[in-house]
Amino acid sequence: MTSVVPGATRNTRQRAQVLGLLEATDGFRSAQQLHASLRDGGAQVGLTTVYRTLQLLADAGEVDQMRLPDGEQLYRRCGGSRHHHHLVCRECGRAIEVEGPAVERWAQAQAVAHGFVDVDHTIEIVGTCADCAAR
Amino acid sequence: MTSVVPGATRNTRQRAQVLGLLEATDGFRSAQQLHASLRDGGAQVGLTTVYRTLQLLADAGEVDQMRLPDGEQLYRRCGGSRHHHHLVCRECGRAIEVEGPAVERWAQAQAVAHGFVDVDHTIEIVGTCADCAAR
DNA sequence: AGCGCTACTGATAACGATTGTCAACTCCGA
DNA sequence: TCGGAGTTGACAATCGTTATCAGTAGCGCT
Repeated sequence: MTSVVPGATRNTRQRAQVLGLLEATDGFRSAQQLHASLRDGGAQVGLTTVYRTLQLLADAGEVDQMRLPDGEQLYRRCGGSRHHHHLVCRECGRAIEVEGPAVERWAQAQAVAHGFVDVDHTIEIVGTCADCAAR
Repeated sequence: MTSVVPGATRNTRQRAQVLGLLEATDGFRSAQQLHASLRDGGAQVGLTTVYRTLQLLADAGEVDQMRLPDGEQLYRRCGGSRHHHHLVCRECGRAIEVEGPAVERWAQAQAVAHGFVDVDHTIEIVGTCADCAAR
């Protein structure tokens, strides 16, 4: 599997460009933002393709997803495959990966204590980063 | 302020019915589900009003909100005003309120350590409850 | 290099949840 | 009881996302 996008069988210019932009971006971005950036950068990629590629990448675990309070979906390329959560700036989308083994255990323990199975959790810390706060 | 819905100046039948249904419901429900339940129960309430009332209640902190992975917004009446999170069944919406002071501190500490201010967090534990798993 | 299969692309339409509009209605104080 | 201002609700509009489907282009094969 030497494909740019795991799960895909072909490597296309469009997929390489979407992934390339994600690699060059430090922060969560929406599909629409990514599409606009690609267009501004001269790349010829359809919005539909951006959505599809992001979905593929998300399914493959290559990008992390989160939702803004208004429901918009955001994506970000995350290096390691280790389980982690994010500290995200609500202004600029900048994200810092954080780990909290104790928190994971707490969540799991709570679920088990109430008889829940097939447990998952959503943990996100949002705030305003130092740069945006200073502005 | 003896209004049924804090923030409102008048008490209407519709608002009382929406709040009444929430009181009688143990679990997160979408606006559309609540609207359908009201209609099924014979209550004459418009969908727009359900949305507006839920928004009012949410702003007043009278109901908690959460989002499904598909982006749909869910609401639930929560008794105490203490800060808490939820253990939610992905099948039936049943929710159990959980508290984790240590987790709160961890989230806050992570944010402060990276210079973030005006910090908030989202913590939800989702799984399948014993009843739904047995079914 | 050329061929052909089929995965992929992208303009457009469709979709579903939510919000805006605005005339009609009704709660509530005077 | 009266009147006006907060509310209501059918409908239209919005917005992010997904489905369609004819055309395009990777890539294995010869």
